[in-house]
Amino acid sequence: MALNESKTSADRFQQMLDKLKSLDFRITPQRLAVLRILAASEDHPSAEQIFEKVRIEFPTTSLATIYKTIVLLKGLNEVLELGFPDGCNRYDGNRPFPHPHVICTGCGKIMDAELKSLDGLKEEIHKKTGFRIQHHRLDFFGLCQECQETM
Amino acid sequence: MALNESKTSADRFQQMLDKLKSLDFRITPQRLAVLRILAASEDHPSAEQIFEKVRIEFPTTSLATIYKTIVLLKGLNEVLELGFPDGCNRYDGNRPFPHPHVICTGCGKIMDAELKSLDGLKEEIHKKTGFRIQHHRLDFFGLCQECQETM
DNA sequence: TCTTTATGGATAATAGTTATCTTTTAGTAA
DNA sequence: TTACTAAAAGATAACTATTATCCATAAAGA
Ligand SMILES: [Mn+2]
Ligand SMILES: [Mn+2]
Ligand SMILES: [Zn+2]
Ligand SMILES: [Zn+2]
Repeated sequence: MALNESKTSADRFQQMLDKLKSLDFRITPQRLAVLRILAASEDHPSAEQIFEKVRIEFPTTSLATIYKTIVLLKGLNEVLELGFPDGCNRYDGNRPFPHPHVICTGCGKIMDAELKSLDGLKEEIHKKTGFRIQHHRLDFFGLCQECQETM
Repeated sequence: MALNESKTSADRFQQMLDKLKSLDFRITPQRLAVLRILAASEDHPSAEQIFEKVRIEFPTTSLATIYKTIVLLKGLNEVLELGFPDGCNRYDGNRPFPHPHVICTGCGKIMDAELKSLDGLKEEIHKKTGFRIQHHRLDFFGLCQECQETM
């Protein structure tokens, strides 16, 4: 399989679990639940949304546990955080590396986007600015097809 | 002058002032100070940094006034807000339209970057997703040349 | 100068996230 | 299986950039 290609939910779950085990982090039911949700989600859920799903299975779970698990996975590069200044941050557990997103300003939907012509930009930036680029963030804001019809 | 080309500080100041006057907003000393600072700055200052500069001239100025002026200018598309989830937002009064930035993860410096190959991306995204794109945000994170030498 | 009302100044409120502290439990070895 | 211990969970306080509120002030026009 090519690098950065999308994997199945089960693949990603196992990948994250293996990473935790290999680094001797404890495997708790709460962590497993967060891992399952992140691996399965396609819609870039918020911490609150993850929290609500975990609570269905484990009603005593604390929101702090969700945040602590997210911080842990971020540090292991197993989840991509899409931070927003207003409103809440969103998370991508399927593709935990920088990639373009399209964000609907109507309904808040966030989708992945492929862009072939993005590859050369890092090098172009390095040559012009001298920066050693570590990562990037590319968001397109607009109206999704559903919101175009209703607005 | 070509569209989106950089203007002198005086040009931008006058442009913002004309916009406020044409819409019958009141011209106050505090607003003039914020306009001057935004028009002259090349370093994407934070609200706090603008506040400190305004206070040199008008020591009784409130931070709320800075924020209210920024909100006003944002609504008139006369300043570009670079929102960050952690830490404070930064503002560009010289180029109040979306454009790429390089951000130093060492010292926090934010610089403008030119990218010719960015032009076609919006159309490519529209064709693939059906979104009607309104604006975008492109950030490259890395180490500036100074920070590369000291880290 | 007078009047009107937008704006300034001071401060309270907001909200997502993080820190703190106590209790519980996962992992391990006897 | 049981006991031990460090790590993680749960509850809640703290944090902080920004926004809202409210009254005082002053810009703009007559
Ligand atoms: Mn994504
Ligand atoms: Mn800029
Ligand atoms: Zn939508
Ligand atoms: Zn730097």
